[in-house]
Amino acid sequence: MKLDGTKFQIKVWKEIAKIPYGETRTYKQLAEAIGYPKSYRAVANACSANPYAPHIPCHRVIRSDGTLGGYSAKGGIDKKRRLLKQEMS
DNA sequence: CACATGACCTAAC
DNA sequence: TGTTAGGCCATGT
Repeated sequence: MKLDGTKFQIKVWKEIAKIPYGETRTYKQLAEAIGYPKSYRAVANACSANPYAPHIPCHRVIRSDGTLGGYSAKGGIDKKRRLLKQEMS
């Protein structure tokens, strides 16, 4: 599959794609995983810019507090909540 | 190149 | 426990 975006975004998306079903990762963890521990802010941006949702499990990415944060894809934050609840069942 | 934006994070009140 | 303020970073205008 070919991801269309900047180098940074590609890395982020690829890392997100590695998240196993039913699991969640924080934006910070993701940032560290790709080698940009301080770019967690941009990581969140990359997710919002992800045009491959929900093909890319960006809904499994949450804040460090444990809150869901947000979801720009169709369905909004509610959709994100549902998907997670369903995957964790 | 300078400025504005956002699905963030931490500390302080 | 809820809100505010400052710092951080890639992107788009």
